[in-house]
Amino acid sequence: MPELPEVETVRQGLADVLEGQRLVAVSARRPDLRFPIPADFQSRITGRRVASVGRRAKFLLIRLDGDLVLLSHLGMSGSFRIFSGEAPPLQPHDHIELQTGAGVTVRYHDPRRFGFVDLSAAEDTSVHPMLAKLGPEPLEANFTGRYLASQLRGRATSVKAAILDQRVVAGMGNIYACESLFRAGISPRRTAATVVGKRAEALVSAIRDVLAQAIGAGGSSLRDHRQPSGELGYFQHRFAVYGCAGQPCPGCTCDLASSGGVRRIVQAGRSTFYCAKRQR
DNA sequence: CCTTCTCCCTGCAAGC
DNA sequence: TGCTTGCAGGGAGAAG
Repeated sequence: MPELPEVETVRQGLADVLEGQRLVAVSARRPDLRFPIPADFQSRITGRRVASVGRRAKFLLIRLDGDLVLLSHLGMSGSFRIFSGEAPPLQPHDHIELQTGAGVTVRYHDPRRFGFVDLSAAEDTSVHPMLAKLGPEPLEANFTGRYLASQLRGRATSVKAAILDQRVVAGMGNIYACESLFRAGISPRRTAATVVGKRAEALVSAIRDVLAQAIGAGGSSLRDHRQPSGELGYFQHRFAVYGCAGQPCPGCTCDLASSGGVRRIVQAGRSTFYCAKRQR
């Protein structure tokens, strides 16, 4: 499910119901997700008040009173749902449940269990092993064309693989990497080191634009992903290339036969979608 | 260091 | 219908 826009949507939904509230009941219904759930998870967070719900890359950071941060990553199939009042029966793969003093239930659901939770002391969160090497947030001011070009310099891999590297830019995933490259008119197969100057500026702009627009649309709902409220995101209807193999490229005015349409290739084991005519 | 490959896990769709 | 196969939004760790 989740790339940066989806995680940001989840963050907003959780912030609405958790911030300022005390966690009056906590349960972990199995001992592990991708990694073991900390043994003292329940006892350490029960009774604490949520100060804020933040995000770094694709990680949620639920800051609790008393110098403690609950870190959460949704992996491929993780989702949070919020229920006010009486919650419906637990479903398979509902792994973690939080209840607030205001009677709200928050459930973490994750069929594939590639997600995880961890606890971190607040002053150590930025050096947590999962967060320490992350690159800049793509929507913040320090993510610039000059910075991106400096990171891609000397790299022989494809630009698409490079922007999926969380050390280069934090929070990019497969969908928005494809969509960003399409918008920038850059082939995903292009050698990373050749993305310099105006090309790098164009790519940074495209990344910022597509992520901001996706957040504005409530993220993308593929498969069963929803916002925590249960509402669907709708940015998936605006994909230009992702999942559109064989369809006409929305940027080409010529017919399908002469443009070739949207192609699917595999790079570093992940599907890439692009238009070979419009992206160079 | 850089890059690619494999694996973790379940569910779904497509193909036979 | 039922089985097999491939694929899926992520990322760690090993291997080259």
